[in-house]
Amino acid sequence: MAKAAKQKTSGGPEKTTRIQEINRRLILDAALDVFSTYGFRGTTIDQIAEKAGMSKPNLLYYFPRKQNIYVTLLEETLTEWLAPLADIDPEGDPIEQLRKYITLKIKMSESHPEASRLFANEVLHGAPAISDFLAKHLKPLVDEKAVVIRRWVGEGKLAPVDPYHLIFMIWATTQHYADFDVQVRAIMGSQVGRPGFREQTAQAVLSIILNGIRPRD
Amino acid sequence: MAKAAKQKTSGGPEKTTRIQEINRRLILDAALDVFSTYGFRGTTIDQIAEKAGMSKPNLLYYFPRKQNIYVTLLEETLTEWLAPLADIDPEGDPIEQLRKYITLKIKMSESHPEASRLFANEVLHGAPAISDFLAKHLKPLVDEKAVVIRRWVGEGKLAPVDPYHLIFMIWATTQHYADFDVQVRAIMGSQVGRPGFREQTAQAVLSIILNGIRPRD
DNA sequence: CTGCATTTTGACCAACTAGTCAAGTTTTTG
DNA sequence: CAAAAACTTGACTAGTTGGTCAAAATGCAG
Repeated sequence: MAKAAKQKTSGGPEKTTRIQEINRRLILDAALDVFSTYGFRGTTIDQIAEKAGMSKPNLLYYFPRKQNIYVTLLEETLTEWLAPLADIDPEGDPIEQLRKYITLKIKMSESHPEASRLFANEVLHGAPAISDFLAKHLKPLVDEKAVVIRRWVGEGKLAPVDPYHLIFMIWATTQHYADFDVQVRAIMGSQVGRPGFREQTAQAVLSIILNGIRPRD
Repeated sequence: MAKAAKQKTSGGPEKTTRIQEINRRLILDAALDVFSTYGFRGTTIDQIAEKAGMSKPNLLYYFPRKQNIYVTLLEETLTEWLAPLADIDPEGDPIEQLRKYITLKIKMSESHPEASRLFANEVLHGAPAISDFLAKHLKPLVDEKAVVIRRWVGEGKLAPVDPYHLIFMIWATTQHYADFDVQVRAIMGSQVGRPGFREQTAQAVLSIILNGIRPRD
């Protein structure tokens, strides 16, 4: 849906010029910042344009509608966000695979909190722009991994646990540190900024979840 | 800060009339619905007024600013939301107390998802309207309970775990089902509506967290 | 260098929305 | 039952914002 720029030539396969490449990236980067802070309705095109260093009509030359920027950003973000889940190896050691996954998600939460917030905000408001995407890409992937986890449980390598709720729990806990950052800071204060904070977080989360699903005899 | 209505009389202690009581409640109930769905900026006063069954100027007679409704609602909500945490009994059995707390929070997530979303949205956007409230009410309460949990760990009644991260984890997992409802539905489909779903959720969450913090020998 | 396509922008518009106001209606009170 | 207080609202305003447009500036292929 997200076409490049107006094509005044015939309807052939649209090529992207060097300038288009640069400017679209500039716009998307600026928009991520603004959208993730103020939400879709709370963001003005002017804000994005200013942050991207161009005029509003120029921005609209690349993305004719505000909605276009938003959707492009969401799909881009979500794809990247999902990669670690896809990387879970069905043949690996369950605890090890999940440890890797959780660790990676916590890292992402720290390095790209805006992306997490952009997505959280969208889902919070009923995912009007990406419910199709969720159904088409998210659900199949989760279903696939749920089968793997269920097999692990069956083989006695994990305590009996519902795969879906386990995945939700991992998402919830890891993204919490990005999405609710302000609340975490309000409570833990200066600790949050300190060097080892991410490791401490990872340690706590891993300890509870992994012990929670380790097979018991 | 949220004064009742314009007082045309002298500056005495303002009394609330019967009509004021009714209409303020009507407005707040309507506003919770709309704000939680569309966010602060995404909500118009007209929307709230229509849902509350009154004209816009009349609504503004009770809450002179849109912001007033929003803040009142947030503080009301957060207070109620925090009660179960305050109820954790320092002298009770740790696992039992936490089981009760988690169960209650999952119930609240199901019965008042709008309240959860309203709050989540506010925090997500940096809590501009309630950061004071967080510092003044949330932090002290959490600090207080953290001491209790730390003592429980010291007494060997819980596995070594950071109290703050444990509390965050409980919040994250329980509120996830309200805040990310759309995503949960996109993945689990019709299961979500089914009768026993809340119990199944509670069971999964409790199983992982409680086993995760049960003392190991 | 020339001419066409692409890119850029100032000026503008229509729709929307928070909040005002003055004039009316209803409720309360003495 | 009157008069005052409380309540209600249609009509309006000022500010904002998504998007248009025509014309100017720039880039680029031959």
